[in-house]
Parts: sequence; structure tokens; C-alpha cells
Amino acid sequence: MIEIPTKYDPAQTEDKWYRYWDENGFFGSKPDDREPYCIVIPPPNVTGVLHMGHMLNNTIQDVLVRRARMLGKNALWVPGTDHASIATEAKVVAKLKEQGIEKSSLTREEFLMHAWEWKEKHGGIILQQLRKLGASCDWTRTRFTMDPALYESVIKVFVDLYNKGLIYRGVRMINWDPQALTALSDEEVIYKEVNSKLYYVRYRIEGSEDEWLTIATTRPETILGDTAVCIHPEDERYKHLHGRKAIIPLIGRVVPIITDEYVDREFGTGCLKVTPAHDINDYNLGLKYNLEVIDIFNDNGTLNEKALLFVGEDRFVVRRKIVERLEAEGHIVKIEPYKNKVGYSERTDAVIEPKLSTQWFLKMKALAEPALEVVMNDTIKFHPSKFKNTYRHWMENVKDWCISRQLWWGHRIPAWYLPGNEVIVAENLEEAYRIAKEKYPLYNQLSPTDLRQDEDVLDTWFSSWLWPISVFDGIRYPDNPEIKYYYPTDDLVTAPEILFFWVARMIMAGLEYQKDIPFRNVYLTGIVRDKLGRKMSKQLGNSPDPIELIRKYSADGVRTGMLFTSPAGNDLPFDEALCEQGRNFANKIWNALRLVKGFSVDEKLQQPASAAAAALWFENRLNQALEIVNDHFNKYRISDALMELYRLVWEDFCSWYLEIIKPGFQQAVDSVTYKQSLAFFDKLMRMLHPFMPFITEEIWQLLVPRAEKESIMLAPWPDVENYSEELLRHFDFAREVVIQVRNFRKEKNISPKETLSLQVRKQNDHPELVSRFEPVIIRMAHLSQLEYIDGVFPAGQGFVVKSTEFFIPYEGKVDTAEELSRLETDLQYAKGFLASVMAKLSNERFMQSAPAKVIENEQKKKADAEARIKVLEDKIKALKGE
RNA sequence: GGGAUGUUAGCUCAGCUGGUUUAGAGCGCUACCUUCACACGGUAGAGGUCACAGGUUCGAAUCCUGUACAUCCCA
Repeated sequence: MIEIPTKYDPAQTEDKWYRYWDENGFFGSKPDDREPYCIVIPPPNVTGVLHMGHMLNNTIQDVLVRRARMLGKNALWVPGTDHASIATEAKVVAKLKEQGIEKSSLTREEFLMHAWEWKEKHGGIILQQLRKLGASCDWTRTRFTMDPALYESVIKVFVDLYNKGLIYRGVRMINWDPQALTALSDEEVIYKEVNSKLYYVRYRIEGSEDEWLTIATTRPETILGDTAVCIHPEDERYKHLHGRKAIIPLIGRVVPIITDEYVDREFGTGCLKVTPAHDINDYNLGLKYNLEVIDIFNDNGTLNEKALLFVGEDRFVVRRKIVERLEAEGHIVKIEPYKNKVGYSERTDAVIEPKLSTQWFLKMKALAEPALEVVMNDTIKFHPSKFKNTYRHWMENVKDWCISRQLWWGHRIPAWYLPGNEVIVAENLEEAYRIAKEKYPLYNQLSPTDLRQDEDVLDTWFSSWLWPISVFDGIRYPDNPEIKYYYPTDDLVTAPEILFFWVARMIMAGLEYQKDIPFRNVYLTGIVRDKLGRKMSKQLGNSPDPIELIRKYSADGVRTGMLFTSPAGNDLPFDEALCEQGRNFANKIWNALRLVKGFSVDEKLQQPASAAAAALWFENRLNQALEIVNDHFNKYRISDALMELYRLVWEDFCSWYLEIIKPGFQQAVDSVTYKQSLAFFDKLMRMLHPFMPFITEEIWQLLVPRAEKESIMLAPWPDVENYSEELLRHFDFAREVVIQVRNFRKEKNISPKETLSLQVRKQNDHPELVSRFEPVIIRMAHLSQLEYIDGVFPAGQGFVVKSTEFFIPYEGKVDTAEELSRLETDLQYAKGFLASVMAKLSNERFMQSAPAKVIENEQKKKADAEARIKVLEDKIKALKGE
């Protein structure tokens, strides 16, 4: 017997074991003969701090990787961060501004120096925080998307795709973020419904004094860029306008009135103002009708000289001012409140401006086809599979990917321009220069300094789509031993929000560059929400600080709390009460340990029959639970696996097994029971370890003396041994009997200390149901004796389990009415049940078409019900004195 | 507007290819209990016509159709 502290101290314990694991290199993995198991972390922003989404996501990854390790696989979890070009650049710009430095005053090189300095100082905090959570990452392999090897990989891939003709440069309508001053991909734009206004503005028809047409718009400031008005060709209201021209208010520009079926006659007035430079649909009309394109905005969202009016003023200021001016000049017909969807930048929350611009694009169609195929045929499995539909929908409608960003922080596009603006794409300047000389012999005087590199960088996703390959340097060295061993990785755990941003593109890159899928399973977590169902976000301030939570409830507590109610793909309505539940669970386990390790063992004692029976039962129950848990894991039902273990430990082990075997006050336990209990404890801790790594290690180390460098982390996951369902059913029967006796005590207000005598009516049925766990019943119901009686029981003070009648001889008031009412209720239920069974059995078509097994089962149900009904009826008769 | 998914106890969810007792779990709730591992606890209990309406079937929470509502994705 050793002294176990009365209180478990998670903070100290968790730090202690994390250091122990880390220092002993238990997280590390190198290729060997074993089967590999690999997860690459979805790289968080290098600027990021741990939030609840990360907690959920990384807890799941750790559970999976720890179990794989215990299953004997060579398990590797690769950590790292991405450079998050927009977010990081924004942070660095803000930081410099605080110091009074404008980005525009710096050269690219100077700015990047500041950025790297910032990254080294503040970057990667999140990786430190993950250690607090218990993450068993191989930290020696920490990668960053801008590490030299990964940087070079991105450049190589760009050049390769360009040479394959998949990357091109083109003028397109792109999503412009006027605050970050960069283009965004479609996926980085968030559409929100906003309350805005629909302005009805009238334009005079050219060549008339008082003939007008009225358009409706939510963006009156773009009137200054209008180059046409469009009506539906079959709209009777406007047939007279065909072939005429309209005059733009305020600036007097004369524009054609065109007709196109694109116009929705129901919307507004049926007249559409056309601004090809500032709306994607208008742009398409512009292409079709060869309209002039007038771009009236500067990059920062102010108006330029092409607008003619309000030059230099912000678009939203102009919106207000132009309405005033239009009003004053009699052009406003009416203004209606209107709800519409407006695009916002995911990063800066600025209103997106559709803008024509020259950008780099990646053709997606050819890459998407095989990537769709491997998901649809389950080569890559999605958990839950409902996301296959969403995936297919996107992949079948995929659009080219805008991969350039007008930023400095990131992978600079490896394209060089010659004096005549010819483009050369190459891995470096020397190579570009060589190609230039070869391809354009006209430039015979060309020197390397004449080549001007593209100023832009690549979208961050253009580096993270290579992540499962580039962390093993598989782009540069496609056959290196590491990539051959670990690739394809096994499980990817991420959020559905980035299914297209990232998951789809990794699959494309994997198939293109490794000719193989990047992972076999994709586990999609839900979104962590607050109690009101809102997404947790910094802006709302509704997200608890994960580190604070860990301090309060322990890492084990928070981990289990996150998993208690988070089936794959379901949002998690987070509540601190969940972490509290996790903490309570840890407390329960700790106290169970204190009980067992607190036993004094007497070698001379025989094992009591009740303890032997309990051990036999628990052994069976544990194996059943283990089988269920394994099944849940195989189906990626992590939450269910945890819940099964939670009940196994709390209900079966603590409330039943330990209560049965625990010796009386100040008595010793026999050595067989003691050893069995330690063995059960050991198995339970191993099964729980992936979920609660810290407390399970602490307990495992306390159970028996361990050698140095031993750890539960490296202990094997238990094997399922045979168990008997029949035996488990027999125990359930005994448990029911005990519960009935306890219930009786409660009703009669009998102290648990007072022993009772219990009689079983022998001829009812199955006396072996009682006899098998008889010692358990005697002990747990606190009986003085258990007798098997022939004949009819006296009225009252009994209960019926299945169809076995029990009687408790007890001096005291018998509440006949109460007893009767309960029996009547039971009888009614049993009769109703029998009726439903009989409905089937008396149905000829059922008897003909149902499988034999089903009929057999129904007959058994009938027999059971009839037996029970008979017993209940007899009892009722006796009670009524009939 | 198009598409996807869902609607089961107060809350969060299981219930896989229709038949394992006329539906299960955890939390919460109610009553009693400071008993010797644990009040971060124990014991017992209450609580659901499986959104609604049709249909298929011997049999539907489970399959089909429609309706309502909710969420998400796309435009």
C-alpha cells in the first residue's frame, strides 16, 4: 500500500508527464519495418493563437495518433504552421504603423526583414499552446510553409504547372480587398445579408426634353462608370426605347440602350444600368456588346479621375454625396429599403470591390476530375460521408483559381518580365535569363538586371495544398525514403469550411505530384459555437481562452469535455459544463485509484464468492466494451467511443465492480481480488489514454512500480478476448433485482445498514438467473439471506423481475393500494406488449413472409410476456384477497 | 433563385443495410442520503404519440412522396 494524495493535481502532473514524454523522444518517429500511421496537422496561421476550434481539432488528432501508437503502428503527427500571407502582412503593417513606419516607405527587402523578425518573435505561439493540450506531435519535424525546402517546392510546382500550360495570366473580374490592397480568391469572400437601399434613378433619353427611363441600383456611386443601359428585348414597356440612347445624370455621358435577355423584368424597373468595370454580370454584358469599360476606382476604394466627380473621395462617402446631388437635380424617383448580400473580405472584413485586374490563374478542370473520382469511389473516405455531396457539387462547378496576391509576405511569383513585357517563368533569375536569351534572340544586349520579377506573391493555399508532400520534401525529392514510408498519410482532421480551400486542392496536388491520394480518411469536425449557437470569434468575444480552461479543468478535462458531444460533422455547442464533466470524470477515476491502492491486502484470505463473480462479470463486460470502442474508432465515432468508456469506468467499474469487491470497514482484501483489480485498472487506463493522456499516465505509473523510460503511451492497446453475452444478461438480471430491493428500501424508508431477507418463488422460471450472481445480489442488496420458496407468496412487499417473483418478509405497513397500482401498470404494459406481438403472430402474411429467425424471436417474446402476465395477475389476485 | 443536410426526452446526440422487448445514452431535473475512495459524490425516480400529412410493406423512428421549419453551400 502506497500513499496516494487525496487531491489530484493536474497542473503539476500534466507538466511533469509532458516533459517526460518529450525528453524521452516518445513523440518521435522514423521510418522502420512497422506499419506507418501518419497525420499532418492542418497548419494553423503562424500569427494565430489557440482557439476552441483548434482545441477540438487537435484533440481528435491526438486521440487518433495516440491510439495508433498503442496499436503498435509507427505513429507520426507532423506539426507546423503556414505563413498566412494576408493576415501576417496585415499584422506586420499594423505593427510598423505603431512605430510610425509606413509600408510604402520601405523596400520589399526591408519589409520582409521586419516580417521575419516579427515571425521569429511572435510566430508559432500556437505550437507551444498545443503542448499544454497534450499534443503528441514530433516537434523535431516542425515545418513552416516558408522554410527553404517548402518555399522551393512551391516555386518548382508553379514552374511545372506553368510549363504544363495550367497556369496562365489573364485579365479577369476579381475580388478586390481595398483595405489589404490585394485580390482574393472566391473562397475568401464571405457574403453577408445587409440592410441597404435600392435607389431608383431616372436617366433622360437622348434627343428628348422630358422622356426618361428609371433604373434601380444599390450602388449609385457606380453610375459614374456606366456605359450602357440594358432592357429585356421583349419588355413591352420599353419597346419604344430600342435603338435609342440614354444620358448619364450629372456627367452627361451618352450611352447606348441595349437589349438582352439577361435582364430580370421583375426586378426594380426592368431597366438595368451597366457598369462593366465594377460588376461581374455587367462585365459579361460589356464583352458581349463591346461596351466601353470605365474603371472609376483607385485600389484603395477612392474614386479616380475617370469618375469625373468626387475624385479622391471614398466610395461610401461618394454614395451618400451622389444621392444628395441626384436628389437636388431631380433624378431620384424613390428610395426603398432593401436586403441584399454583400461580399466581405474574410481577412479584413472590408467590402469587396469587383475589379478588373491582371492576375495569375490555375486551370482547375483537369486537376479536379481525378480528385473528384477518388472521393466518389471512396478511395478517400469522408467522415461523415454526407460531405461527399458538397464536395462533388463544388468539383463539378470548379472555376479557375486566382493564385496571385498583391502582397510581399509569401512565395514571390517566379515570373520575370523582359523590357517588352514578355513573360518568362523559371525557378530563378539565372534560369529565366538563360531562357530569355534562348527564346528572344532579338534582345542580344539583354543583361540579367533587365529582367524584372513579378511583384506579387502566391495565395497561401498554393503552398498549403502541397503540405502532405512538402513536409516530407517529396516535391523536390519524390522518391526519398520519408515520403515513400509516410505517404499517403492516414487521417486528415479538419473543418468542413476548408473542404475546397484546402482538402480538395491537397487531393489534386497529391494526385498530380505523388500520383497517389494524400490521405485515406478525412474527418470533418463541426464548428464550435457558443450557447446561443453563434460561431465563436474574436470579434464577438464569446470564445473562452483555451489555456485558461485548461488551468481550470485540466487538459484531460477539457479534452474529454470537447469530445463528449461532438460527433463528426456536427457543430459543438460549447458549454463550460462539459469541461466540468471532464474534470469530474478525472476526479472519479482518481478516487477509484485511491480506493484500490488504499486496500490492505491479506494473503491468507480466500477470495469471497461475490468478488469472484464480480471479477468474472467485469472481465466479460470490459471485453464487450472494448469491442464496441474499437468498432466506434473504426467508424470514426470518437465521441461514442469516449462515452462507452465513460460509462464502463463510472457505472460498471466504480458503481458495480468496486462496490462489490470492496471489503468492509477496516477489513483487508484478498490478494486475488487485489491483483484482478489492478489488472482491470491497467486495462481501463490504457483504453482511456488516448482521451486523457495525463491522468492515465499518472495512474498507470502508480499502479505498480515501472521501469525507467516506461510509459503508458507506448503500452499496447488491449486485445479483445471472448466474452459471454449470456453471462452479461445474467448479471443484468441480478442488477435489476438489486435495484428493486434498493427501491423497496427507499419506499419503506429502510436504512441501507439494516439487512433484509429476500425470497424467490422457485417455480416461476429460470432460478439459474438468480443463482448465477446470487452472492452479488446478497452483497449489493445487503441481504441477510436469499431463500428459494415453493408455493404462493403472501400479499404485498414484493416485486417481479422478468417473470420471477420476489418477496421481502418485512414487518411494517403494507401500502396495498400503492402496490396494486404499480402491479396494474406493469400488467397493462405487459399486456399491451403481448398484444403487439400477437398482432404479428396472428397475421398469416407475417407468418408466411417473415424470416424464421424473426418469428422465433416473436414467439419467445410471446412466451416471456405470457409468463410475466401470469405472475403479475396472480400477485394482483393475491393482493386483492381473491 | 439552385443545391445539400437535418428535424428523436428540457439540452446535446445514438439508433448502420426496415423485425433484439410499444425507442437508448450523457447532461440537466426531482426525491432521499454527509455511509467508511469520491458531494467534482451516492441511491432511486420522472421525462419522448421519433416535426407534420400521405404512401410502400405482414411490419416504418428507419424506405418513398409532399408540407413546414432549421442549418449550410453555391449564385
